[in-house]
Amino acid sequence: MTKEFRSVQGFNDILSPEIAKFQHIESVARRCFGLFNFREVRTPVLEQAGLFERSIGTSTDIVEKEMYTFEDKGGERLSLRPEGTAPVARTYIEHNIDKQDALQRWFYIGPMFRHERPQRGRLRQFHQAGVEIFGTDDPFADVETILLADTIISSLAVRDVTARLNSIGCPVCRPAYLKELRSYLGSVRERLCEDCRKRADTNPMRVLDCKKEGCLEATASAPRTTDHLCNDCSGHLSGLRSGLDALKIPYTIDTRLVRGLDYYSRTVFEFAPARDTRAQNAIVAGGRYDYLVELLGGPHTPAIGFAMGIERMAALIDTPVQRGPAVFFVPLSSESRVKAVRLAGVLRHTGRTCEIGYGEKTIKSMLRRADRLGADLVIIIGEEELRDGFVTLKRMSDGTQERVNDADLPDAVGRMKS
RNA sequence: GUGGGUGUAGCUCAAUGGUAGAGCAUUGGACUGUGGCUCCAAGGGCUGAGGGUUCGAACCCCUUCACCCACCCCA
Repeated sequence: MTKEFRSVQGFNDILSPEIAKFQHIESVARRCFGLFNFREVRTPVLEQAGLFERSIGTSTDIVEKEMYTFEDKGGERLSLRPEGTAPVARTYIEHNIDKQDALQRWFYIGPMFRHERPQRGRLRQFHQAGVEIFGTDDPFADVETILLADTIISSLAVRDVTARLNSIGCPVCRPAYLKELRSYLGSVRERLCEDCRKRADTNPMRVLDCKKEGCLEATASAPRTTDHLCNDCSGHLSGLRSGLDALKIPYTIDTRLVRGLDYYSRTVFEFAPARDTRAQNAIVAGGRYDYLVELLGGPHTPAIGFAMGIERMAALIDTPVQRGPAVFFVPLSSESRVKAVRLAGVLRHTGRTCEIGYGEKTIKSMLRRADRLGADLVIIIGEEELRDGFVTLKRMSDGTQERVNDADLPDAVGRMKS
C-alpha cells in the first residue's frame, strides 16, 4: 500500500506497548528528581540559533551540520533545540534568577532535535531528561549529580552500567595542556587517521576520543588532562572522587573521555552499559560548565548537569506490564448502556478504571474484548438486570459471577477484585 | 555526509521465471445472555512505487522512495 502521509524521517511515533517504557522512565526520573528536590523547568523547543552556536561551539558537529535551523517569517534565525542545557542557562539569565537565589537545582524532560542519519539509539527527534545545578562549584554538587544519575539508573533496575569520569581542566590550566597535547599530536601526526589530523588542529582533545585502533595506539602515551590540572581543578577532582568513594559509587577514571560540547570544564562523565561496545551507547552524560552562563551574557555562575537519553534507556529495560481496566461493562442494549455509563461513573469516583463496550456486538465479542484488554471484572447488563435493578458481576480470572444490586456495586467490586 | 542490508496480508516470514502461501492476529460459527482452551470457516495483497526484459516477473535489469544497520558524531 502506498500511504500518502508518513512520519518524517527520524521522527517516530511512540505507541503502546513501547509507550509504557517511556512513561515508566519518565515517572521514575520525576520521582528521583523530586526526592532530590529539583524543580522542573520547561523551555521552548525553539530558540535563537545563536544561543546554540555560541554555547555548544561553532566547530562541533552538532552546530556545524546537525541543527534544524531556519528563518521564520520575521527573518529571525531559529533552531530546534539540539540539547537542553543552553536553553536552561538562557532561562536562568533571562529571569535574573541569580538576583533572588543563585543556587538553583532544575530538571527538564522533553524532546530534542538533531539532523543526523537515524540508526539504533539515535533519532532526529529524541527525548532527554536532564538536571542542572547552577551557582556552586562545590565538588559535592558533582557528587550529587552523579549520585542522582546512578539513583535513576538503579531505580529502573538497569544493571551493568558503568560510570566513566574525567576532568578536562579549566581556562587556567587547559591552555598549557593543549599546547603540550598539540605538540605531542604533531609528533605522531602521520599515525593518526585523516579526521584526527584535522582535529589535532581544531579540537585536539577529541583526538583522544577517537575509537580507531591506530589513533588509540598513537595516543597511548599522549599527555593526560588529569596530569596537567591546576591546583583548583585537581583539588576539585579529588573532592569529587573522595565523595564518590565515600558513597561507594563505582566509577572509573577515563582520561580519554572528553565531551563533544565546547562548554564543558573540569568534570565530565558518562554512564554506559559495560558490555555494549557500540559507539552510541551512553545513556547518561554530563559535566560541569562553569563558564557557560557567563558566555551567554550572564553573571559568572558555575554549574553542572547531565542529560539522560530516554530512548536509549528504554532499550535497556523490559516493557512494564500494562494493567487492564478494573471493570469492563457489557451492556446488551442502548438502554442498558445508559445504566452502564451511570454505574461506571460511580465506580470511577472510587478510583476504578472502567470501559464500556460499544455497539451492536454480541455478548461474546464484548467478553472477548474484555479478556483481551485484561479486565479484572466484567459487568453484564441485559434485559433482566435493567428491569430488576441489579447487574451481573463476573470475575474474569476464575469465571465466577454473581447478582449484585446496583447500590451494592462499589462494595461488591472491591470484594470481587481482591 | 559515506557505506551495507531489506521492502510480499495487521505482525513475523515462505514462495529463486509458470495459479501469491503459512503461522500468529482479526471477524464469525460450533456454544441463540458468557471470555480464555479446542475445532471449523471467513475477510484481508496493484508483492513499496515507476519503467524495462520476457509468451509469462514477487523473482532478472534500471530508476525512485521508504525503513533498518554501520561509519562519523552524539543522549
